[in-house]
Amino acid sequence: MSGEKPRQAEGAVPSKESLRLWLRLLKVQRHVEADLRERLRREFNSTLPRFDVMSALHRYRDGMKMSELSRVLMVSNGNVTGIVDRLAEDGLALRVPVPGDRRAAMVRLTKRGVEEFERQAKAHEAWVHAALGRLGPEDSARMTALLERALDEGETDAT
Amino acid sequence: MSGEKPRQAEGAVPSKESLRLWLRLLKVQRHVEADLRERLRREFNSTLPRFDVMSALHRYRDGMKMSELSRVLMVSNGNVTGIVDRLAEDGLALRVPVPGDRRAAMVRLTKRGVEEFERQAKAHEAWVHAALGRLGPEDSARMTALLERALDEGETDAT
DNA sequence: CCTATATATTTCAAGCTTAAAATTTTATGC
DNA sequence: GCATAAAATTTTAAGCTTGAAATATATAGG
Repeated sequence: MSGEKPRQAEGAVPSKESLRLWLRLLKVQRHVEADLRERLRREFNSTLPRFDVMSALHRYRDGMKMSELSRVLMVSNGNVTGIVDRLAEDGLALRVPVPGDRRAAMVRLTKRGVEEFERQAKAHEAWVHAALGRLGPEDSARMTALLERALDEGETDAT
Repeated sequence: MSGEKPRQAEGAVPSKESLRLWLRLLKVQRHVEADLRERLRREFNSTLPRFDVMSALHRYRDGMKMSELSRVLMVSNGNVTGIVDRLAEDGLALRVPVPGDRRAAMVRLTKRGVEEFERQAKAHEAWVHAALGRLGPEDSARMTALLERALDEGETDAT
């Protein structure tokens, strides 16, 4: 089992350091997310999940399959179904049949969806900056880099 | 140094830098959280919200009022009600009447709750370290510090 | 007292989220 | 061709989450 090895400095158990990091990360994330959620609700009568879906659809302008949407957003399949349903009800998104595969459907933003998203995205960017901007560009870039390093893990992506 | 003013380098709009940071932060957070959620479910047949509540109750061993729990965890009042209900059903938590105020109730972990939480917390810490440990202690501490700086904002806390 | 206001909590309706099961369609092996 | 597996999506049941309304109790002001 244990033996000699990298005997850790007293009081500085590595996993404790990771735990501290995780708790801080979570706190900042919740803080910012709560702020964004409330503003999105009050100013656009919308929600974060809706914004996320619209954001993905705006990036992939030609449309995405439900499964792609699910993968990109890291949420379950069934979840996406409901959100897209509601966006479609509101005339912001649209399901387009895929020729040659009657199982799948391409989801796209409608014209109104694009316009509405761009309006929201502009505000969203400002809100995020208001929430995190105090870090300054250097520290922000530094932290972004650290976060990317933290993520290089199960990244067996082949693109 | 640079030449004139803080005139931003072309293509480097400050709010874009904040946005990049936010998106990376969110990605890491979701990654780790998805991992923790699944393990908690598979190994302890529990959930993250339950773990969070138990964690708070473990820290404040004498019990907390529902409203305190809600504030500490940054979730809504009504939310806490349901989670504590289920913990109570499972014999892990307990509502104790507050003498002198019949509106309020102290929530506490039961003996079983304490034991169960400590078992889970041990695993949880290891999981977090597995997810974030690749950063190493220095970078972890660096990032924790940056996160704390990002949070010093509406912090008018007086402790 | 008694009314008004504040506090602590729960209830409610709507939406989000997941994992698992069910459905429908496509691809593959024989 | 036909059974069987794989893939895309939806449905389902349970739990999480919120903001707002409802309850119940406590605290003041008059």
